[in-house]
Amino acid sequence: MKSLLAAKDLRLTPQREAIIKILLSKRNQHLSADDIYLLTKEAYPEIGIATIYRTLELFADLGMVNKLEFGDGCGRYEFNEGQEGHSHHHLICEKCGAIIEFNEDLLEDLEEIIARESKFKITNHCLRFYGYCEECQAKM
Amino acid sequence: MKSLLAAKDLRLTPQREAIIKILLSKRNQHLSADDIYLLTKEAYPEIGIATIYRTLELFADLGMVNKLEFGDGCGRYEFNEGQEGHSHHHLICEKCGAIIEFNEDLLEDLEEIIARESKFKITNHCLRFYGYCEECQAKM
DNA sequence: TTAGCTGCAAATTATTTGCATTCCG
DNA sequence: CGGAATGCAAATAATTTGCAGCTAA
Repeated sequence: MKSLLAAKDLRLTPQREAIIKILLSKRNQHLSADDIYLLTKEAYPEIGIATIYRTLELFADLGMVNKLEFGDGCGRYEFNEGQEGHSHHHLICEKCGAIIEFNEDLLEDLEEIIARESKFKITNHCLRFYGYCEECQAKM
Repeated sequence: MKSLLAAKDLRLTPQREAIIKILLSKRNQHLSADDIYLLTKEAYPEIGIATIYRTLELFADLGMVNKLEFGDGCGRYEFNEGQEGHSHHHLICEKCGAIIEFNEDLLEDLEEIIARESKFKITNHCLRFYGYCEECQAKM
């Protein structure tokens, strides 16, 4: 990732490193900017929230990070695994808010059909299922 | 929809009617709360933005309206067509921001697999493809 | 009549921006 | 050294809330 930055005359500052570490240590989670701010503060107390936002935007542009929105009023970020790796997908419980990931990638065919019909050049997709998780079903 | 409201002791006020009309007249668009506010104001100038938000949330709870987020910093709303009607999906151009709908519903099988494996009770889903529309491809 | 609604203004929350200062390469 | 990057505080923007007055059923 250092090379990703260097390629555009960007710098690897301690703040950026700290943020990367947090993101790496919380893989498979969906952190809000504020979550990341608080966590990063532990290792680097002087950091400001603006730096968090600026850094996350930068990382997202570089493809190192994915920004997600689950409709809870704030953006959520995660480290972007596998470069080309088609994004994993999410199961969201509408009762307790649990977010579970899964990795089936059965969308290729559908993607091809859509691309052909719409003449879109598709670069990515986002698939989510909403419903009730096992536990919440039990409680109902 | 009057009955939907009545069933919960809710009222069909002129404000709510005005908002429904706007939503109906702008099917297949994805209006922000502010868009809806400005449009509704034309027919009902005294309306306040808070009423717009409260009404949209209510309608979404009742299933009359879908709230969407496209990552542009604000929620977007659309009239919910076909009750059971599995939501249509979106193609989003990352260059010009165009949002195109399509209605293939080839997700049933996938949904079933996911439901079985995860023990989730799936009630809805959201599928989006990101990429470049025909026009933007031409310009590149 | 009376609970549900409304408009307004003030309060929140998430995110962005301006700027003087600091620091990586 | 010089442009990038940072922290801070102030500015935006979207959405929510409190409340006193209004109104649909």
